[in-house]
Amino acid sequence: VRVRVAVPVPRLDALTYDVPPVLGVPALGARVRVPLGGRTITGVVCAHEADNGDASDAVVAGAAIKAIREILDPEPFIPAEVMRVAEWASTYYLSGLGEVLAAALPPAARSARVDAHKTVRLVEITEEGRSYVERSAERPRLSAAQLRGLGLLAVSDLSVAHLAQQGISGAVVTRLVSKGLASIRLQRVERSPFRDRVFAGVTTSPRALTTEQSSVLEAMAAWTTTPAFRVALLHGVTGSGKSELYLRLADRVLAEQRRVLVLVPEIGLTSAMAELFRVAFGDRVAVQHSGLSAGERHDQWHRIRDGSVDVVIGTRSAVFAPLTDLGLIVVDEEHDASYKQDESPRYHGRDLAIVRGQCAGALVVLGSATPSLESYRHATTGKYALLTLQRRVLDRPLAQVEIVDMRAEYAREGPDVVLSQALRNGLLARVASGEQAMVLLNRRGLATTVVCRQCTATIECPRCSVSLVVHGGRSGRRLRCHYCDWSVPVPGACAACGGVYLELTGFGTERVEEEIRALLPGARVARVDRDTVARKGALDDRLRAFARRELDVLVGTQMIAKGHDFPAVTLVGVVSADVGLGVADFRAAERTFQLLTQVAGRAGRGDQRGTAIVQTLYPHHYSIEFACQQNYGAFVHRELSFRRDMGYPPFVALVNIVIRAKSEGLALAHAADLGA
DNA sequence: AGCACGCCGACT
DNA sequence: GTCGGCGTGCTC
Repeated sequence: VRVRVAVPVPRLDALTYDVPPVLGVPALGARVRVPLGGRTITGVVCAHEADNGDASDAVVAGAAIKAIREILDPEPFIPAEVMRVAEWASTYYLSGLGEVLAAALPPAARSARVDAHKTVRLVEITEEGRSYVERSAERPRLSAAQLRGLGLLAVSDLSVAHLAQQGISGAVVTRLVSKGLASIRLQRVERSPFRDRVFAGVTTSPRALTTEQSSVLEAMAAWTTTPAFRVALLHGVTGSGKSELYLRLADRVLAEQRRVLVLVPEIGLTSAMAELFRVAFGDRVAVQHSGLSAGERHDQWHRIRDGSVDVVIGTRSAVFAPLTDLGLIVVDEEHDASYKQDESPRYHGRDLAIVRGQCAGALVVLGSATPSLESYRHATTGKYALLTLQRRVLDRPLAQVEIVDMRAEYAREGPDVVLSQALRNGLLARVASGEQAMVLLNRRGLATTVVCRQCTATIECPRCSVSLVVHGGRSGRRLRCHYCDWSVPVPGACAACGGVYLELTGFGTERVEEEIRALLPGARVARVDRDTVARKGALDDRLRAFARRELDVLVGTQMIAKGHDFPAVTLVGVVSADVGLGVADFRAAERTFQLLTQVAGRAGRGDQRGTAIVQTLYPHHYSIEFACQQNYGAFVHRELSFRRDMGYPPFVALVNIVIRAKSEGLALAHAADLGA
């Protein structure tokens, strides 16, 4: 038998291997150990090849076909459905199948064989073999060892290892198999205990659904009663209770004996979502994301695969979770850019969720307060169903939003002002009355650039050609590249002209934190950005402390904008709403709109109405204006016409081609070749 | 990605 | 005269 094996090697297609009969036939989706070059690696069987000579010769030109060393799984390790999704991703995103599978598998499963379950090769006698034993006249063609082996097998099935102990070598077994007298079956040593599928129901519902929620729930539930593929875009304003709907819908799906997959954009959001589902469904909920240790992930994977899990919650890689009988896939915050993996395999979690839903015949629910233009367009052209939640739970009002024109602020207070008068007053008032505030600035550091006053040169990263950002720190101020993380102490003089007057311009979160501490002495202020939460768990610690009201003001980048409900927050300040509008990306306006809508939604989730103060240099930019009005419809209308005029998605598909080479000239040459 | 083969500097 | 630098290229 010959099989095609996907190996975790970039740019390598599936390879062809022989399977020695003594190993049995590996299932599609089973992991196998195969020789490659000088080493032995773990691959996944992705196809069986017909054994008739001509067909297979075409596949392997020249190379000698080697044999599989070992079969690690008696049954498919990767379910057939996941294999199909991986194959689709491999074709669509132009990466090797093995590479996609490597990204899909729990880390422990791809490196060595740190596997909880061991396999035995069980040899059993075939009917033909039994007739040989019974009708002794036809025996002469077998050797003494073969006869003895067949005799043993006639009594009971035996493992290859056991036969070896009895003096029947692997070679003898191979002969028996090739003569059709015996066959080999793979069996897991530790049988998973029989588990009947008890599907727990949602426990006491905390609050009745609104009529709007109910009708949306019933519409979606109707699509899950029979297995059928469908995509629904759930557009619900912030605070409209989307999570509650996911939960109830999941309950319906589980009642139909089908399973549920929930994707969230970031690791930090899995625990909150998982908690919600655990309360309802207990330990039949598993999480999958790259933040788990290899062991945890491995265990969860096996729990999912053997059917003891009904709900999986995780980040984009969880789209490959080995669930069977999927009835529902939820993609929460479907617009979020974190769903796109920006290293190979460059897949989009949301798009693969749809492919998976198609393979599984499941309902795919894309949820967002600010749907991506791609999804929205599909919903309005009828490709997806569109469901809308316009009202917030308990009819809580949306935050009152105040736009501060920073040009006027600079004119009045000078060019160094970071916090506008309105924001300063707001912060003072909240802290005085014991309420909480969040301040967002999507830029890290103390100052964004260093400029020489004498020659106006700026200091750039020697490798990346981007401005270095000033950061504070115990050992003094340093310049750091936000691209490659390279850093140097702030120099005393300009490298270009020797001038000693170096000016720090622009500001980031560190500076905002300083300003707030100065404004509110005695207030408990914490900063959350990539610099302060580098340590594992630091983000969670801070968010938790803030939720417990052990902090008054939280300053941070967009990390603080996502997820998490802080009912005591009544003020959200956005320091430079236009950061991000300046970047050369056709999605810049969309991203700005999404971020602002999201932060405005953070204010006033409790009983008190919230206020958002948005500082900007472009108070009339449509993404800022419409976000402040929480007017998604108007934004989309405007943005779609821009996209149409410019020939951008969702009206066209774009492919980003990156050419990398040792030298600029070489890269240019390659680019020219490609263009021709 | 590994790992080998392969052609030019600092050591016994 | 060898050990070893990592530059190119292949892996069923």
